[in-house]
Amino acid sequence: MDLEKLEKEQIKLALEVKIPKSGKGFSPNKDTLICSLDVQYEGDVAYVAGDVRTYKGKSKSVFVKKYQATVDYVPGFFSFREGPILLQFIKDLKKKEKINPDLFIVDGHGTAHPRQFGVACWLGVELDKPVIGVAKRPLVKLPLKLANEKNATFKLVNKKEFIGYAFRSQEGIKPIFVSAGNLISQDAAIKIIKNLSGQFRIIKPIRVADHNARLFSRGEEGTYKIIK
DNA sequence: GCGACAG
DNA sequence: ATCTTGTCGC
Repeated sequence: MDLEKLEKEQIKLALEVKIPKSGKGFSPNKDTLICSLDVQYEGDVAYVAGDVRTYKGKSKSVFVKKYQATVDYVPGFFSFREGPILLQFIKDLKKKEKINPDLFIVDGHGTAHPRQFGVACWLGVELDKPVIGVAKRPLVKLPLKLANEKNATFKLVNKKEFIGYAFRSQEGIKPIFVSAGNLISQDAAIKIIKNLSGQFRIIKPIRVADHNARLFSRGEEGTYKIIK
């Protein structure tokens, strides 16, 4: 694929991203249905898992399905590889399982991206729904003044733009990077991730999705349900 | 030119 | 993401 062409496409799509100001836009309630997604790869075979639960925590089970990736991974252009796979999974979840989540959480960045267009933005534009990106490493390197204590946050600002938060979910543990993808404010996004944060560095729903995608890819038993 | 680079 | 042994902690 031609990177210059992809970059133009990315910049064009980025114009469709809507990040509301603090206090505006999507706000969850206890019954908000959240789908948290993760993918394991075996070469270009993608094993997707989606953890579906309410904001309050009531689990609606974990769904999995296998797809074929058609685009290579290039840093900064991850959305073109994983985005279409996640989109297809979400369409299958709706069509075959009659599940239509209100909010999505993906493994990767939203606006905390050099052109403010991470995979959470791509998916958010395609779905026209709220999406949050949670990444384990920064893509835009910024000076980080983050307290060592649990629940410490630090605003990520790049070229005067507020692009997300670094968040330490456990004392003395490396932070995770939280950024809005679409139709949700940075503050609502970090608040939701804080509330979903449990005993580990990675929030529970993403951890559960990761675990089940791994089990599914290895053909091992799990609590997942395979979408036909 | 060289290294760095979400998953 | 993936390639990989032993080892530490719950």
